[in-house]
Amino acid sequence: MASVFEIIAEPNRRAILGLLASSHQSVGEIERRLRMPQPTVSKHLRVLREAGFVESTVDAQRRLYSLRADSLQEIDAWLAPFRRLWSKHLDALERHLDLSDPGHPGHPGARRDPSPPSHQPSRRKTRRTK
Amino acid sequence: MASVFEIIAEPNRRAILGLLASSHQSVGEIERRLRMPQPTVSKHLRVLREAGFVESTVDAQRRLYSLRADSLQEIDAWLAPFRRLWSKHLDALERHLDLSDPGHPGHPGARRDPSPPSHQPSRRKTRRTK
DNA sequence: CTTGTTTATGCATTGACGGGTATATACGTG
DNA sequence: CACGTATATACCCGTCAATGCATAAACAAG
Repeated sequence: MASVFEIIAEPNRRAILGLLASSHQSVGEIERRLRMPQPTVSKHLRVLREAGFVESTVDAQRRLYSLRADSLQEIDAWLAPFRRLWSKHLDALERHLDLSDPGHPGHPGARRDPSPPSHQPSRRKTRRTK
Repeated sequence: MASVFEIIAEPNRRAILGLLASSHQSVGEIERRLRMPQPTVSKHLRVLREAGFVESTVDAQRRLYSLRADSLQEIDAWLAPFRRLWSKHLDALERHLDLSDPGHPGHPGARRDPSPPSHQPSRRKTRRTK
């Protein structure tokens, strides 16, 4: 289980990560919420832990698992070269939206998936001083 | 081969995507550049094509493969909820860089080796359960 | 110490994926 | 038509990861 990408290829693991994104949880909580057998949860948590995605703190018999902040940055970094491929598409789309929709969403046509234009996280120095 | 994440879990496929990120290539080009046997290339291209990552145009016997712009947005979208987890780390880092490097409009290289301060969780020993 | 709870681990099984080899298909050229 | 090139596909096989089941290990409480 080498690469970061193989780790997140597993749907259950992504579910666990998504759950831990909001708040740290115990194994039993994850087991209940995701409706998966406990050994499965523990095994996936082991993979995630050894890959550095999560860390656990001990609370009596419980283990509280929490997300490690920097774990997914590698994927984000790998994605970077490809961003400019769709950025111009998005720019055009956003420009279009800005022009034709000054008040409220609700566009006729032109929707495909529920992925709203998720901006880069507030990127200071957006694009100036080239 | 269902999910987007399983597609990019394969190193060879990521290599092909990386190659196509710069410019579209024929199968033979990919074969030569990545030093992998031709059936392997074709099979991976098939997976990528059926998943919507690449598209091919016919040029005589050649097939020119090119990257589809929107294919990787799903990953980017999935990554979004986790960004705020490391964004504050990055903010601190960038603030530090801004202080230590004044007068330069753009950071050269930006981040390359992300070793943010390890967040040591407080060893709290909660009991009082049940 | 015994019991109940919570989590981890050690099996065996299964199924999917990637690699390799050979071959088929399509196209251009002589 | 025959031939070489370029790409796709079919088949077999080894490997590895995910699952289910059973059980161990750690801990609290009575």
